[in-house]
Amino acid sequence: MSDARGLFDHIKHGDIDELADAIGELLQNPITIEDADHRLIAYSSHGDITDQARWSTIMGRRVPERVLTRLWKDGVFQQLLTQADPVHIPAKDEVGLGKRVAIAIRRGDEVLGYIWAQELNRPITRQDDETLRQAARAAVTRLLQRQGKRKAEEQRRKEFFWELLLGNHQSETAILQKAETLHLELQAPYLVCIIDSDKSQLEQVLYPLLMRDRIIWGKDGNQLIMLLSNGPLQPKDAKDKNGLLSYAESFWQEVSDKLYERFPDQRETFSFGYGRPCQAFMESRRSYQEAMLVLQVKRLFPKEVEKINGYHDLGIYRFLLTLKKWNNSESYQNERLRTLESYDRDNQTNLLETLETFLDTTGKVNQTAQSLHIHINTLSYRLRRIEEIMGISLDDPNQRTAIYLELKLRKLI
Amino acid sequence: MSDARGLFDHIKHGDIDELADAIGELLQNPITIEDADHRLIAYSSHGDITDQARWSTIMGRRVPERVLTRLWKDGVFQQLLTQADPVHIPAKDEVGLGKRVAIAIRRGDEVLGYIWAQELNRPITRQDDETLRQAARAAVTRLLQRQGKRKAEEQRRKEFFWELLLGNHQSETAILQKAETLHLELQAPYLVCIIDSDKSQLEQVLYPLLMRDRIIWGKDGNQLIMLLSNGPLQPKDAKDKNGLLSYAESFWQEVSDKLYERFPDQRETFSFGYGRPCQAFMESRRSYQEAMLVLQVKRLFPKEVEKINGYHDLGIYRFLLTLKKWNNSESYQNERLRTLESYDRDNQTNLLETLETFLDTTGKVNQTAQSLHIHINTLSYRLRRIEEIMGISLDDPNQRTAIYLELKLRKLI
DNA sequence: ATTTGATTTGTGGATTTTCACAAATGGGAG
DNA sequence: CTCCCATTTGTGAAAATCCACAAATCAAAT
Repeated sequence: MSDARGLFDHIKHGDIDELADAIGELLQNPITIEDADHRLIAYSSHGDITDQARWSTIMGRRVPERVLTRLWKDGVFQQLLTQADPVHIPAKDEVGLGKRVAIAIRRGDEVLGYIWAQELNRPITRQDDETLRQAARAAVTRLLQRQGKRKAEEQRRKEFFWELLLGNHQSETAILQKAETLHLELQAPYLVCIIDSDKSQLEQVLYPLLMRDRIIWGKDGNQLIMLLSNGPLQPKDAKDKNGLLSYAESFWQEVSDKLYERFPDQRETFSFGYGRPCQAFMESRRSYQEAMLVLQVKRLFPKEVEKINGYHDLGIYRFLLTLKKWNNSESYQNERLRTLESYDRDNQTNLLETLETFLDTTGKVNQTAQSLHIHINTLSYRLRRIEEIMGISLDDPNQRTAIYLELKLRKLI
Repeated sequence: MSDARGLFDHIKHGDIDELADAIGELLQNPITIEDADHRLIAYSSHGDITDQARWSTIMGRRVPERVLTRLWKDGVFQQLLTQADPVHIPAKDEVGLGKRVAIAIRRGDEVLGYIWAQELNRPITRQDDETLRQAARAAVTRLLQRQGKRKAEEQRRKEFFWELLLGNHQSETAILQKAETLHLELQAPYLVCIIDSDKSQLEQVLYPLLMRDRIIWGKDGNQLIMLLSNGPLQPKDAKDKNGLLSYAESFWQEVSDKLYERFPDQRETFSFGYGRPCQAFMESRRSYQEAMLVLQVKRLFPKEVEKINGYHDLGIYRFLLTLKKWNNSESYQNERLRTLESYDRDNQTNLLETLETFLDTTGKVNQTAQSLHIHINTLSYRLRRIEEIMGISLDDPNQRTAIYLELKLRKLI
């Protein structure tokens, strides 16, 4: 096969689309070239009938998510990433993928992209492997160029993303303009959400999800930060915002499932939080900080906010830290709770725990008694004692609310 | 009576006690000299049997409060303040006051003090009036001297008082030393309380109360500010603090009664607030600011904190202003309450009011229904709707508490 | 050892809450 | 006008709460 040397030399200076056409002609089959992120770069244009997967890829300028997921699951990418030779892939009808052959375009250890050859007109055999190897080699320079441009743009995007989150922007129109030049599609309403974990490189696991339309993301240490959008706002009514909130929840559901699949033993080491929805892009700072607060609260009150991901759902935990700081600055301590606590200490009783349980069930004596494993009359006696010792009435909503808050505040150091 | 001129000239340079003795000898009766604040200055020392009022005055170095109150009520002081002649006062046995004659010591319009002559050994007649007039004249210079000293000290006390409240003090011992030099008896535990009104000169009405032992007071505009103490701390247990709190309440009760007596139609124009008890005198700043906060909250939530005077009793209102500020700085609004509000607007319903009433009764459906004049099932239906529309469960103590707080927060502009 | 006082548990009955279901009301859209 | 839908009121039964009173338990003090 020494005559194969220089097979694609004649298009050395041509467009990468010409390369695709040239390979297609040699193999007599439809060709697709993608970059490392599975974005479409070029495709042969013979108008052949093609399969669903290729069609979607060309139309969406990107390989569909379910196809990617499937190929990862089947280990195809693992092969492509580790070997220099073409990989022959059987048809996967469920995802609309016909039989094909793929090869990674690589320089050294780095994978720059892929060439896909669908087996439509004739089978692709071992004899064609060398053709594909040469094609991959011929694509390298062009992908490198492209990657250079992409990397620069990626860098600028990254900077823009952090400007958005840290709120260094001057005006809304300035943001929109800049986004345009960076080919970023900003869509309102949106919100900022964060996935927090002790794993680095988490984005690799979640790649298919992150690559979705309408997600703009970045990372900071072990945190993945995302701008999530539901699609453009229908000017119907405010329900769209709720839609966005439930979209965030279902997104976390998907992420969570994927993570559980990958790390079956440690679902609890991942944490998710998101801020309130925004209309304008100058608000992203707020939403980001809200998401951060959610994560902070989750670290401080793991049990209490276990099922809460959204800032809007934090309830009292939204401002508990603020309150704590203020109390500290005023060196305030609730005298009554202290009294009750020292009573407990002196008399080996559990009145404080009783009180908290009572308040945690919004005053349902039945539930409280059950949860404490005591007789209901014991509870009623204790509640009477608590009222006596603290000198308050548990029927007073003001005192009751205050006590509830201060009980929770006590858990902060 | 021209020979009476110079009656007391021989003791011109003597002690004021000599003057009292000289008058006593002339009138053959016990004499007492007081300053304008009814503090004892001098008394004749013949060891005569005397009445309860004089005995208490000498022992306490000050006229007892109930005697003062009675004399004000009977118009005796009004006479003394307006006329230069002696006033003959019948016995008032209920307050232990025997029959006596009094004259004001005055320079121009200003009253510097009083001379009291009890009618014990012989009646005091109109013939003695000139003696008393001369005695009063003879006392002027001595009282002026005394007043001069007192005024200077009063000024320094005033400064010290505000240093205490504004917290400019370096150390606890420095405070105690300074208090000592100013003849101020600081006693712990104590607290700072404030009477607020739209009346100026309120201290005149409350003079007897303010002149009590253990009250150190000052004024700022229409506010009377007081350091209140229960007496020295018995090192028994923490109950002393509660004692101080209830002392503050009973003090307000007395003040309130007195004010109601004087201004029967406008009890509501007076307001009272006090901070938490202090042990150290460096804490007075805190207690003062707490008292101020109570008054501020009372202006903002007149109904809600109507019966609350103590900072420790404020409940959620203790930090509601802080929260409001924080919410504003975060430009936060509870989306759910807004949703409910706009539902009310669109459908002419009262769900927001229903919700608030429900929370104001700590979730007692009976009371809520009664207070809203609706059927209990109507209430239960509304509550279900509220949960649907807001997307929360009223059984969740976290959400419930948060909503309660934010409902109250809404009332701040 | 006895007493005292605080705490827990038990019993029973009046009252309140909860829930399901049905009927009446009343306003707005077709 | 009727129909539809949200709201209000009514009825009844099961469950939960509240209250008063009594008995049992237990630890600390005398």
